[in-house]
Amino acid sequence: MKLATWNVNSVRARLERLLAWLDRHQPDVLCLQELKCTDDAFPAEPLREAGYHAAVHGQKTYNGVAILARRDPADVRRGFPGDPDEAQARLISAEVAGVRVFSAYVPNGREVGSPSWEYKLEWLAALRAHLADACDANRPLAMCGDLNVAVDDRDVARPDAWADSVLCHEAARRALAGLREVGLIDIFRKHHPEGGIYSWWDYRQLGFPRNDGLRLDHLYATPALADRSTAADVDRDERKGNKPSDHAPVVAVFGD
DNA sequence: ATGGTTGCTTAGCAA
Repeated sequence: MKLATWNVNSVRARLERLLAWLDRHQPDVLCLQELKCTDDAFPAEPLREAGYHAAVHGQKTYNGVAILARRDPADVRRGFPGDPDEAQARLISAEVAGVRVFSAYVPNGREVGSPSWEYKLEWLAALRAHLADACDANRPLAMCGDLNVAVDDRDVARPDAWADSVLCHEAARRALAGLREVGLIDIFRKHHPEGGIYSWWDYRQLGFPRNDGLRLDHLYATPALADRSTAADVDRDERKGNKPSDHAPVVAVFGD
């Protein structure tokens, strides 16, 4: 099974790139974030023609998450019990290929100390509580998405420059660690303990040409599923060229 | 350098 996650930063603005990427990489499951559109405006038909079913939790202008899959996603759930603000579409989950797959878009937090920052920490704590209930040792689960936190300094090109940011602050890292503490494994880290590989580069600072990036997009899995992973990589090439998202896709492969 | 770019929506917000 090939499982991927990608913050596309508007699914409509990225549709041609998305279709081309699916054609090249043929994932079994792709978690999307920042759709920036309602369910009605989601381009389900061209994706269906490309061979993918979609479970969508959309929102006008902001946020929005989806799961694309070769087989029709079953038991789709939008939001989660304990979600601090139901109006923000930041989490969807579905049963696909025998795995309970989550696509998550963690709040950015804007600025440390701001209301958005408090909301980010609150949202991560609520997600942790939900996953503590949802994680079952006997059932494979994958938590994928733009988690908007770099796990540690291996995941940051310039750790000093980002140290006090909402993406690296100790409180955010502790909150993200909470997701692993319920029993989830960082699949990418398993295959790249050395670090130095990123999934997001700021548009504003023109970070990509300097590879001034952070690893913010993650694939977490329950231990038995994690044991089956054979590779994980960032498709850095997708960040190149005309009109890229500011995030690159992250892909993991699992054996039987 | 409180800069810079992008997308949605239409001047301002979020990232």
